[in-house]
Amino acid sequence: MKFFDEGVKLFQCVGDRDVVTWNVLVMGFVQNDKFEEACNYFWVMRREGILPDEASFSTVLHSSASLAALHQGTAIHDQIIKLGYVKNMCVLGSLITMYAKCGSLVDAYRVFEGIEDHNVISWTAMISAYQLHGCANQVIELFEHMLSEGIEPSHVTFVCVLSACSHTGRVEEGLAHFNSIKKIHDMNPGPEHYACMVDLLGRAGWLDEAKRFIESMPMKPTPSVWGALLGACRKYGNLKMGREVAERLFEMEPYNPGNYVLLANMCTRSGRLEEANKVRRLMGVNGVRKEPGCSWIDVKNMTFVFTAHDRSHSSSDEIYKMLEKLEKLVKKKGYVAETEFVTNSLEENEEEQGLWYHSEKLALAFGLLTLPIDSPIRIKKNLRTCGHCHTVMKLASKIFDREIIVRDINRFHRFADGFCSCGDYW
DNA sequence: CTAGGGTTAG
Repeated sequence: MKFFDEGVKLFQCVGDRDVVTWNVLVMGFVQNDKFEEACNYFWVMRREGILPDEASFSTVLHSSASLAALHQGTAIHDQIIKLGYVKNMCVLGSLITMYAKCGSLVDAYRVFEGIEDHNVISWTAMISAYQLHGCANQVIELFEHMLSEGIEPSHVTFVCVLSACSHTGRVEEGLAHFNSIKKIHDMNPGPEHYACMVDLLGRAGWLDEAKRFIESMPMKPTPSVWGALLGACRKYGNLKMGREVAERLFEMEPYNPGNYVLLANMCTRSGRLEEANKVRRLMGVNGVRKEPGCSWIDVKNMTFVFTAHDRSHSSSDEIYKMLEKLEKLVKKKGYVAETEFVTNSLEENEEEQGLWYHSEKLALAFGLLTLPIDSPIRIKKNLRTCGHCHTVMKLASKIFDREIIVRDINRFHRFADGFCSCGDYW
């Protein structure tokens, strides 16, 4: 936002700031993805003795949700109860989302079931909460429940329902829901619904049908529509279509590193190392840099950050020893590393050994070393989790009999007893 | 001034 800084300056000039003035400031931070600042200013407002209203709470909960800051979100919830805003639908909707995005599905549901008079947003917030946690069956169940209560779904509801179908391979059902958008609910499907359908068909392996679906769109396909198809090409190793699709994406959004990474990895996987290098060079030419992968873990009220091959931590030696131990145990279980797993790595032909030092594994080792035996290991990551890490997390949950929860950029993975809640679809 | 998302310019 061009005028954001001006707005902040203006705020500083206002002598008599009431709650609305503060809300506008905090919302400005949220709209510019500055969630930490948003939260900080909320607390500054509190210290200045201003009582928050419904709007302040909805906004600050949105920030806590985006930061996955459960501790803070819970503190806000306490204040909401104290100040008596527990009937406001915006606040309740934000609470559901906050708990879901902070990893606590049970708390999200507790808020949801306490609501007397649901609207489409509270239903959708809970449906989306299930979707985020990979509970596709509950998504469909709640959606049907919502319809039976006579609530009209929204565009957003359909995004969740179609994604759930996609993640569980329910092609027919997804198509039926998609058609119902127009036929039954008298709405026009938007590009986001087409993106879901392309994903649905593509994941099921129907690449040509997915492409035809795009061609049938009554509007210009957005990058996420093509992105869904590119993901499918990667999954099925269709380099020919993948190239074409990636070309379009490079034109539409030359600054999105994800597309380059996907194509480069597809090339590597089909043994075309030279072409993979070419894609990496193109990325450099276009001035794009991949965001480095990075993982966080909270131990005793402290946040520890790891990057791949990180040796900066004071107990680095123990961490690496722990990883070696993990590697031995995992291999004893018969796991053979598949280097083509390097989904979001850009390293040139990364060797197997390199995979073992991805940031989330370092965080895992640190968690295993420092957290009490009965507490879940909660890790946050800034990118999509890679296939190697995903497999190792599953095995580690079984080997160490630990619950491991990883929140990647898109969703939660809850690993327990050798399985992941995402059902290996992510 | 506020909530749900795979939105977001012909």
